[in-house]
Amino acid sequence: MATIKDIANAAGVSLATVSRVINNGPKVGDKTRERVKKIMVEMGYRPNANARALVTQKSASLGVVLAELLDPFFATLAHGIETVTRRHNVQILMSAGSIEKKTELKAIETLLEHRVEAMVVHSKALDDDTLIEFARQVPGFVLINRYIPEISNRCVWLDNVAGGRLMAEHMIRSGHKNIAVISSRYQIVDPIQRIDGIRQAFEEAGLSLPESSIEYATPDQEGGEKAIQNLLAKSIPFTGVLAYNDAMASGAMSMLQDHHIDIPGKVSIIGYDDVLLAKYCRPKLTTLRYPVEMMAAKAAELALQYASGQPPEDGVTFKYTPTIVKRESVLTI
Amino acid sequence: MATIKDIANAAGVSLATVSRVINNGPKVGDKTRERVKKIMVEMGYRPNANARALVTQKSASLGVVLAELLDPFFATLAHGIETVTRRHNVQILMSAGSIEKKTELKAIETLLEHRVEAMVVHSKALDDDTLIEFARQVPGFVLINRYIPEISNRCVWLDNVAGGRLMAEHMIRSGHKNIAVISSRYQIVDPIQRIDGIRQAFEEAGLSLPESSIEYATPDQEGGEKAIQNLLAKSIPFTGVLAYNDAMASGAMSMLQDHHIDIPGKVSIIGYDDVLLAKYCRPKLTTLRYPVEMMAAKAAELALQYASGQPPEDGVTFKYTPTIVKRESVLTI
DNA sequence: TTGTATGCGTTATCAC
DNA sequence: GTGATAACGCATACAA
Repeated sequence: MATIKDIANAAGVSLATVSRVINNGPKVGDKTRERVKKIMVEMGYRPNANARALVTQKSASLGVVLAELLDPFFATLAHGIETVTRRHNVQILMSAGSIEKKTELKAIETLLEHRVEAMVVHSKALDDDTLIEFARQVPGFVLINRYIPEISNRCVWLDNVAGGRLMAEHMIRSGHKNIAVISSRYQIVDPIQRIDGIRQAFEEAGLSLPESSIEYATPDQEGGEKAIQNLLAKSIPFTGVLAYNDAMASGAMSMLQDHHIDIPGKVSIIGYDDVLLAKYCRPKLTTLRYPVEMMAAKAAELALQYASGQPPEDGVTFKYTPTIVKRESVLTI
Repeated sequence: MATIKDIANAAGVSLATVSRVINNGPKVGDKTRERVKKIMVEMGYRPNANARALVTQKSASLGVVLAELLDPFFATLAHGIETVTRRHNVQILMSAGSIEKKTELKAIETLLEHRVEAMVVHSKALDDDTLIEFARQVPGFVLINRYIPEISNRCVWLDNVAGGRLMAEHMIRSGHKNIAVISSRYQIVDPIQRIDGIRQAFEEAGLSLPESSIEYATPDQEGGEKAIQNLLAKSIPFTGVLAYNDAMASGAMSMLQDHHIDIPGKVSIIGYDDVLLAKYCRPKLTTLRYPVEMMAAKAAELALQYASGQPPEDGVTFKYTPTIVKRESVLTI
């Protein structure tokens, strides 16, 4: 591949001049500039991003660490980031971390080796200290969907406790008393906080939430099916189900319908995330809107700001709150 | 950030020695090796991937160009690629190209500037010649979901004509005669080929497919809704619908159900892709299995092979064929 | 076994 | 306006 040197030779000028026309440098004669440009396209010149990154000490690229591309939730997240990197002419370096300590660490470190200047990280497996240390090292390090007090200005997160409360309150206000919960089996902070919120709402309503009414499974449709099966198997009586996310809710609905249990006639159900699925399953799913895309865009924006040395004013915080989206899966009794 | 030089100074050895221990080079004394290693972790040394790429002329990264991360189809594709890059310890550089000539071109060129050695490209907007030229320039250039005869050994693609035939044949064999088609409004090759296949099956069955029975819309759920609305508005009689993809099928089902038209009682429908959606909508969608993930993995594998100078034997080709997945959305009449 | 020197493709700082 | 030239961080051929 042609280098700047080849161009210089071909054009009969020096490296420096070529470099200037590439970067629209100021002091170049109009005719030399044209000539060099012409030769560049002729020879199919393409600047070498690696060399450039090496000398300028910046990479014009943003690293992304997320758990699992297959999950529509993460796909949405990635999309949110993509909208801003595109606007800023920044490349995305993507690493998947599958919610395992080792893999997440590896993902971040690889990105660091590439000297990305900004980084949006979705980490659930790594502990606070490790992440704080990374934040210290990398100016453009931003966490998404996680809150760590020590680096609160680097966190873009959702208030999951509020979310849990919200869904429980809606179910209770709709007249339900026997309410089951299907949650994620991954003992990360999200499901725990959501259940905390649910518990708060239950207590205020004078209800209790026994452990037997909570089923844990993988946070996908299959997990939703399994969780409902277990609930049915245990003969737990319930007219309401609070799901960890829309995928689980959809799996649960699917399974209930296979058992000819009408939704919302016999059982009401509330999801979480408001991914596309929620709108297109039958009955349409009542759920919590999780503004992932907006949050992801914010996180990318933020990472780029920090990287360029223009951090937002001190004391700002990036907490988002879910809202309820009422559709058809909850019956008022 | 600490460089190889810092380590050398701290350890009292030369650059070369440090470089050797980093790359597990052969001729290093055991105790110096240990000492250097220790210092490296102490100082938190991280090799600079840019510098390394510059000198070795290889980047250990694979570029990916796809249309739209939000689409579950592409998310699956990305996931397929990710499984193999992870195994090969290769970074993913991701660019979205949104089916526009300019954007797709830009995406590829940015990747090229980063000197990725391998590249999996999903391009629908660029013309054959442009892509052939790229393939000539980049050894590890592989196309996915597109077939160009001149570079057939760089194409991993699905036989869309066969797919179209297959879905039409199944619908016809189930006794349907009035069959409508909802297709993608993007005039890329895929929808055209699928309709070609459908036409072939129709002709063989002595049926015809008037243009009025085909509706074009965006290839998503919303498009599916609109397409069905138009069909209903035009009072086209149909008992069967062939959809461009599962998303459109799902939108169509949704809209039909809103009009209290029973599926498959009144209208049968067949999708395309077999994304998760198909399994979880109600009724479960009969559709064509599109082995995207497998194909994406193959494409990544292939790109890496070509890049490392070990191309598969000549004359091989990577055509995949869709198969039908019978579920609940088709009624035999 | 270890060290020295050179170059990868750029940008940037000087001179001219 | 233009041209040498020194970095950037690393790998490697060649010396020692």
